[in-house]
Amino acid sequence: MSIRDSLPTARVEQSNSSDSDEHLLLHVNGDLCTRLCLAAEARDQTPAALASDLLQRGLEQETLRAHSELLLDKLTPREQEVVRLTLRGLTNYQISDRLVISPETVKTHVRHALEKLGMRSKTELRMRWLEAGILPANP
Amino acid sequence: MSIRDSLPTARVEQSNSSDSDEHLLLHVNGDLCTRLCLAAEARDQTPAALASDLLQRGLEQETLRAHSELLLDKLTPREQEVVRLTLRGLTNYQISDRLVISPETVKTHVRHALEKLGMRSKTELRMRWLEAGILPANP
DNA sequence: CATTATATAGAACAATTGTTCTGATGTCAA
DNA sequence: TTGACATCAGAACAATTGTTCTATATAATG
Repeated sequence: MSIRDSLPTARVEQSNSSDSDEHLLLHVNGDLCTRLCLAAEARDQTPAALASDLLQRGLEQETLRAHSELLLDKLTPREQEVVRLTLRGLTNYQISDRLVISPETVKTHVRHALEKLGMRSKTELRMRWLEAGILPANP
Repeated sequence: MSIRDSLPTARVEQSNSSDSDEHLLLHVNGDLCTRLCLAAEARDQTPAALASDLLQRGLEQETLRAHSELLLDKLTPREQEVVRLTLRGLTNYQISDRLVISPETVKTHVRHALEKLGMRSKTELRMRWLEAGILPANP
Protein backbone atom coordinates (compact mmCIF):
# COMPACT_ATOMS: atom_id res chain seq x y z
CA MET A 1 0.00 0.00 0.00
CA SER A 2 1.49 3.32 -1.03
CA ILE A 3 1.50 6.43 1.07
CA ARG A 4 -1.02 7.91 -1.29
CA ASP A 5 -3.53 5.27 -0.20
CA SER A 6 -3.47 6.59 3.34
CA LEU A 7 -4.36 10.10 2.26
CA PRO A 8 -7.98 11.03 2.06
CA THR A 9 -9.26 12.21 -1.25
CA ALA A 10 -11.85 14.89 -1.44
CA ARG A 11 -14.45 16.12 -3.81
CA VAL A 12 -15.63 19.63 -3.09
CA GLU A 13 -19.27 20.03 -3.72
CA GLN A 14 -20.45 23.55 -3.84
CA SER A 15 -24.02 24.53 -4.11
CA ASN A 16 -25.08 27.12 -6.62
CA SER A 17 -26.23 29.88 -4.36
CA SER A 18 -24.24 30.94 -1.31
CA ASP A 19 -20.93 30.12 0.33
CA SER A 20 -22.65 29.24 3.57
CA ASP A 21 -24.06 26.20 1.86
CA GLU A 22 -20.70 24.83 0.88
CA HIS A 23 -19.75 21.37 1.97
CA LEU A 24 -17.00 18.86 1.52
CA LEU A 25 -16.94 15.17 0.94
CA LEU A 26 -13.81 13.68 2.42
CA HIS A 27 -12.97 10.25 1.23
CA VAL A 28 -10.98 8.55 3.97
CA ASN A 29 -9.45 5.19 3.34
CA GLY A 30 -6.42 3.04 4.03
CA ASP A 31 -4.58 3.19 7.30
CA LEU A 32 -6.11 6.48 8.36
CA CYS A 33 -9.58 5.03 7.99
CA THR A 34 -8.63 1.98 10.02
CA ARG A 35 -7.16 3.98 12.86
CA LEU A 36 -10.04 6.42 12.88
CA CYS A 37 -12.56 3.61 13.18
CA LEU A 38 -10.57 1.85 15.90
CA ALA A 39 -10.18 5.02 17.94
CA ALA A 40 -13.86 5.81 17.52
CA GLU A 41 -14.81 2.36 18.72
CA ALA A 42 -12.51 2.68 21.72
CA ARG A 43 -14.23 5.93 22.61
CA ASP A 44 -17.67 4.53 21.94
CA GLN A 45 -18.22 7.17 19.31
CA THR A 46 -19.04 7.16 15.64
CA PRO A 47 -16.07 7.74 13.33
CA ALA A 48 -17.80 10.85 12.05
CA ALA A 49 -18.20 12.34 15.52
CA LEU A 50 -14.58 11.60 16.38
CA ALA A 51 -13.44 13.08 13.08
CA SER A 52 -15.43 16.19 13.88
CA ASP A 53 -13.78 16.50 17.28
CA LEU A 54 -10.32 15.96 15.86
CA LEU A 55 -10.80 18.41 13.02
CA GLN A 56 -12.18 21.09 15.31
CA ARG A 57 -9.39 20.74 17.82
CA GLY A 58 -6.86 20.57 15.03
CA LEU A 59 -8.15 23.80 13.53
CA GLU A 60 -7.96 25.52 16.89
CA GLN A 61 -4.37 24.38 17.20
CA GLU A 62 -3.70 25.63 13.69
CA THR A 63 -4.89 29.07 14.71
CA LEU A 64 -2.72 29.05 17.81
CA ARG A 65 0.22 27.73 15.82
CA ALA A 66 -0.10 30.42 13.17
CA HIS A 67 -0.21 33.03 15.88
CA SER A 68 2.85 31.55 17.53
CA GLU A 69 4.75 31.56 14.24
CA LEU A 70 4.09 35.28 13.90
CA LEU A 71 5.42 35.85 17.40
CA LEU A 72 8.49 33.80 16.58
CA ASP A 73 9.31 36.24 13.80
CA LYS A 74 9.78 38.97 16.36
CA LEU A 75 12.78 37.14 17.77
CA THR A 76 16.37 37.22 16.60
CA PRO A 77 17.79 34.01 15.10
CA ARG A 78 19.65 33.16 18.28
CA GLU A 79 16.61 33.81 20.42
CA GLN A 80 14.58 31.57 18.14
CA GLU A 81 17.08 28.75 18.56
CA VAL A 82 16.97 29.09 22.32
CA VAL A 83 13.18 29.11 22.30
CA ARG A 84 13.03 26.01 20.13
CA LEU A 85 15.36 24.10 22.40
CA THR A 86 13.46 25.32 25.44
CA LEU A 87 10.25 24.00 23.89
CA ARG A 88 11.92 20.61 23.65
CA GLY A 89 12.40 20.63 27.39
CA LEU A 90 16.11 21.39 27.57
CA THR A 91 17.53 23.30 30.53
CA ASN A 92 19.58 26.45 30.08
CA TYR A 93 22.71 24.47 30.78
CA GLN A 94 21.89 21.85 28.17
CA ILE A 95 21.14 24.59 25.66
CA SER A 96 24.42 26.32 26.43
CA ASP A 97 26.15 23.03 25.74
CA ARG A 98 24.30 22.55 22.47
CA LEU A 99 24.97 26.06 21.20
CA VAL A 100 28.47 26.26 22.68
CA ILE A 101 27.81 29.46 24.60
CA SER A 102 27.70 30.38 28.27
CA PRO A 103 24.67 29.47 30.40
CA GLU A 104 24.54 33.16 31.28
CA THR A 105 24.14 34.02 27.62
CA VAL A 106 21.32 31.52 27.31
CA LYS A 107 19.64 33.21 30.24
CA THR A 108 19.99 36.54 28.46
CA HIS A 109 18.46 35.19 25.26
CA VAL A 110 15.63 33.56 27.18
CA ARG A 111 14.93 36.79 29.03
CA HIS A 112 14.89 38.86 25.84
CA ALA A 113 12.67 36.32 24.07
CA LEU A 114 10.19 36.16 26.94
CA GLU A 115 10.06 39.96 27.04
CA LYS A 116 9.25 40.18 23.34
CA LEU A 117 6.65 37.44 23.64
CA GLY A 118 5.07 39.05 26.68
CA MET A 119 5.58 35.98 28.82
CA ARG A 120 6.99 35.56 32.28
CA SER A 121 8.59 32.14 32.33
CA LYS A 122 9.68 29.21 30.25
CA THR A 123 6.82 27.32 31.83
CA GLU A 124 4.34 29.82 30.40
CA LEU A 125 6.04 29.56 27.01
CA ARG A 126 5.79 25.78 27.05
CA MET A 127 2.17 25.88 28.21
CA ARG A 128 1.06 28.17 25.40
CA TRP A 129 3.12 26.70 22.61
CA LEU A 130 2.78 23.05 23.40
CA GLU A 131 -0.95 23.64 23.65
CA ALA A 132 -0.68 24.93 20.09
CA GLY A 133 0.81 21.58 19.12
CA ILE A 134 4.19 23.08 18.39
CA LEU A 135 7.04 20.67 18.71
CA PRO A 136 10.14 21.84 16.84
CA ALA A 137 12.15 19.35 14.82
CA ASN A 138 15.10 17.51 16.30
CA PRO A 139 18.30 19.36 15.28
CA MET B 1 -27.86 27.16 12.02
CA SER B 2 -28.04 24.49 14.66
CA ILE B 3 -25.09 22.79 16.24
CA ARG B 4 -25.98 19.68 14.36
CA ASP B 5 -25.25 21.48 11.10
CA SER B 6 -21.64 21.95 12.08
CA LEU B 7 -21.11 18.25 12.66
CA PRO B 8 -19.98 16.15 9.77
CA THR B 9 -22.19 13.31 8.76
CA ALA B 10 -20.71 10.09 7.55
CA ARG B 11 -21.68 7.16 5.48
CA VAL B 12 -19.53 4.14 6.04
CA GLU B 13 -18.94 2.27 2.85
CA GLN B 14 -17.50 -1.14 3.33
CA SER B 15 -16.40 -3.34 0.53
CA ASN B 16 -17.48 -6.94 0.47
CA SER B 17 -14.14 -8.65 0.89
CA SER B 18 -11.68 -7.53 3.54
CA ASP B 19 -11.42 -4.95 6.30
CA SER B 20 -8.32 -3.46 4.74
CA ASP B 21 -10.45 -2.15 1.94
CA GLU B 22 -12.79 -0.26 4.19
CA HIS B 23 -13.23 3.41 3.65
CA LEU B 24 -15.26 6.27 5.00
CA LEU B 25 -17.07 9.13 3.39
CA LEU B 26 -17.10 12.09 5.72
CA HIS B 27 -19.60 14.74 4.89
CA VAL B 28 -18.25 18.01 6.23
CA ASN B 29 -20.43 21.08 6.11
CA GLY B 30 -21.35 24.20 8.00
CA ASP B 31 -18.88 26.14 10.07
CA LEU B 32 -16.38 23.31 10.22
CA CYS B 33 -16.26 23.17 6.43
CA THR B 34 -15.76 26.90 6.20
CA ARG B 35 -12.90 26.94 8.69
CA LEU B 36 -11.26 23.93 7.14
CA CYS B 37 -11.28 25.54 3.71
CA LEU B 38 -9.99 28.85 5.03
CA ALA B 39 -7.16 27.21 6.94
CA ALA B 40 -6.27 25.09 3.93
CA GLU B 41 -6.14 28.16 1.76
CA ALA B 42 -3.94 29.96 4.26
CA ARG B 43 -1.55 27.02 4.19
CA ASP B 44 -1.72 26.72 0.43
CA GLN B 45 -3.03 23.20 0.79
CA THR B 46 -6.10 21.37 -0.34
CA PRO B 47 -8.77 20.93 2.33
CA ALA B 48 -8.37 17.18 1.96
CA ALA B 49 -4.64 17.28 2.60
CA LEU B 50 -5.10 19.52 5.64
CA ALA B 51 -7.86 17.28 6.94
CA SER B 52 -5.54 14.33 6.56
CA ASP B 53 -2.82 16.07 8.54
CA LEU B 54 -5.22 17.11 11.27
CA LEU B 55 -6.79 13.69 11.57
CA GLN B 56 -3.45 11.94 11.71
CA ARG B 57 -2.05 14.25 14.34
CA GLY B 58 -5.30 14.10 16.25
CA LEU B 59 -5.19 10.32 16.29
CA GLU B 60 -1.62 10.36 17.55
CA GLN B 61 -2.70 12.68 20.33
CA GLU B 62 -5.59 10.36 21.08
CA THR B 63 -3.16 7.52 21.57
CA LEU B 64 -0.96 9.59 23.83
CA ARG B 65 -3.97 10.86 25.71
CA ALA B 66 -5.35 7.39 26.30
CA HIS B 67 -1.96 6.30 27.58
CA SER B 68 -1.77 9.30 29.88
CA GLU B 69 -5.21 8.56 31.27
CA LEU B 70 -4.06 5.08 32.20
CA LEU B 71 -1.06 6.51 33.97
CA LEU B 72 -3.27 8.95 35.84
CA ASP B 73 -5.15 6.03 37.32
CA LYS B 74 -2.01 4.95 39.12
CA LEU B 75 -2.12 8.11 41.22
CA THR B 76 -4.04 8.78 44.40
CA PRO B 77 -6.86 11.33 44.21
CA ARG B 78 -4.75 14.00 45.85
CA GLU B 79 -1.83 13.32 43.55
CA GLN B 80 -4.15 13.57 40.58
CA GLU B 81 -5.37 16.97 41.73
CA VAL B 82 -1.84 18.23 42.10
CA VAL B 83 -0.90 16.88 38.67
CA ARG B 84 -3.90 18.54 37.07
CA LEU B 85 -3.09 21.90 38.59
CA THR B 86 0.55 21.49 37.65
CA LEU B 87 -0.51 20.85 34.06
CA ARG B 88 -2.30 24.17 34.16
CA GLY B 89 0.96 25.90 34.92
CA LEU B 90 0.46 26.59 38.62
CA THR B 91 3.45 26.71 40.95
CA ASN B 92 3.62 24.56 44.07
CA TYR B 93 2.80 27.59 46.15
CA GLN B 94 -0.27 28.44 44.09
CA ILE B 95 -1.41 24.83 44.32
CA SER B 96 -0.94 24.82 48.08
CA ASP B 97 -3.12 27.91 48.22
CA ARG B 98 -5.78 26.30 46.06
CA LEU B 99 -5.89 23.05 48.01
CA VAL B 100 -5.34 24.69 51.38
CA ILE B 101 -2.35 22.58 52.27
CA SER B 102 1.31 23.28 52.91
CA PRO B 103 3.68 23.89 49.99
CA GLU B 104 5.80 21.11 51.46
CA THR B 105 2.88 18.73 51.13
CA VAL B 106 2.44 19.75 47.52
CA LYS B 107 6.08 18.95 46.96
CA THR B 108 5.53 15.54 48.50
CA HIS B 109 2.55 14.81 46.27
CA VAL B 110 4.44 16.01 43.19
CA ARG B 111 7.39 13.84 44.08
CA HIS B 112 5.24 10.74 44.60
CA ALA B 113 3.32 11.40 41.37
CA LEU B 114 6.48 11.87 39.33
CA GLU B 115 7.93 8.68 40.79
CA LYS B 116 4.85 6.66 39.81
CA LEU B 117 4.82 8.20 36.34
CA GLY B 118 8.51 7.58 35.85
CA MET B 119 9.27 11.23 35.23
CA ARG B 120 11.91 13.50 36.64
CA SER B 121 10.36 16.95 36.68
CA LYS B 122 7.19 18.92 36.27
CA THR B 123 8.68 20.19 33.04
CA GLU B 124 8.84 16.64 31.69
CA LEU B 125 5.29 16.04 32.83
CA ARG B 126 4.07 19.15 31.04
CA MET B 127 6.05 18.31 27.91
CA ARG B 128 4.58 14.83 27.59
CA TRP B 129 1.03 15.60 28.60
CA LEU B 130 0.58 18.88 26.79
CA GLU B 131 1.96 17.17 23.71
CA ALA B 132 -0.87 14.70 24.15
CA GLY B 133 -3.29 17.61 24.03
CA ILE B 134 -4.28 17.23 27.65
CA LEU B 135 -5.54 20.37 29.26
CA PRO B 136 -7.59 19.70 32.38
CA ALA B 137 -10.77 21.67 32.96
CA ASN B 138 -10.80 24.79 35.07
CA PRO B 139 -11.90 23.86 38.59
C1' DC C 1 30.08 58.67 12.23
C1' DA C 2 26.32 57.77 15.46
C1' DT C 3 22.74 54.81 16.43
C1' DT C 4 20.59 50.54 16.72
C1' DA C 5 20.40 45.66 16.84
C1' DT C 6 22.62 41.44 17.86
C1' DA C 7 25.38 38.27 20.45
C1' DT C 8 28.10 37.50 24.12
C1' DA C 9 28.95 37.12 29.37
C1' DG C 10 29.22 38.01 34.22
C1' DA C 11 27.75 39.41 39.35
C1' DA C 12 24.42 39.25 42.78
C1' DC C 13 20.34 37.98 44.52
C1' DA C 14 15.44 36.00 44.81
C1' DA C 15 12.22 32.46 43.69
C1' DT C 16 11.08 27.96 42.31
C1' DT C 17 11.96 23.31 41.91
C1' DG C 18 14.13 18.85 43.03
C1' DT C 19 16.27 15.41 46.47
C1' DT C 20 16.80 13.09 50.67
C1' DC C 21 15.47 12.61 54.90
C1' DT C 22 12.14 12.13 58.98
C1' DG C 23 7.76 11.79 61.11
C1' DA C 24 2.67 12.24 62.49
C1' DT C 25 -2.12 10.93 61.60
C1' DG C 26 -6.04 8.38 59.82
C1' DT C 27 -8.23 4.61 57.06
C1' DC C 28 -8.94 0.10 55.58
C1' DA C 29 -8.31 -4.68 54.79
C1' DA C 30 -6.18 -9.11 55.94
C1' DT D 1 -4.21 -5.57 65.50
C1' DT D 2 -0.74 -5.36 62.24
C1' DG D 3 0.52 -3.83 57.81
C1' DA D 4 -0.17 -1.08 53.81
C1' DC D 5 -1.58 3.06 52.03
C1' DA D 6 -2.86 7.96 51.88
C1' DT D 7 -2.37 12.49 53.57
C1' DC D 8 -0.02 15.86 55.69
C1' DA D 9 4.34 18.51 56.91
C1' DG D 10 8.97 19.90 57.89
C1' DA D 11 14.48 20.31 57.65
C1' DA D 12 18.34 20.74 54.88
C1' DC D 13 20.49 21.15 50.81
C1' DA D 14 21.27 21.22 45.58
C1' DA D 15 19.84 22.63 41.10
C1' DT D 16 17.30 25.45 38.09
C1' DT D 17 15.12 29.50 36.91
C1' DG D 18 14.08 34.45 37.14
C1' DT D 19 15.50 39.52 37.98
C1' DT D 20 18.35 43.41 37.82
C1' DC D 21 22.39 45.09 36.78
C1' DT D 22 26.65 46.04 33.93
C1' DA D 23 29.70 45.38 30.03
C1' DT D 24 32.22 44.23 25.54
C1' DA D 25 32.25 43.36 20.48
C1' DT D 26 30.47 43.24 15.98
C1' DA D 27 27.35 44.27 12.12
C1' DA D 28 24.09 46.96 9.83
C1' DT D 29 21.75 51.21 8.92
C1' DG D 30 20.80 55.84 8.80
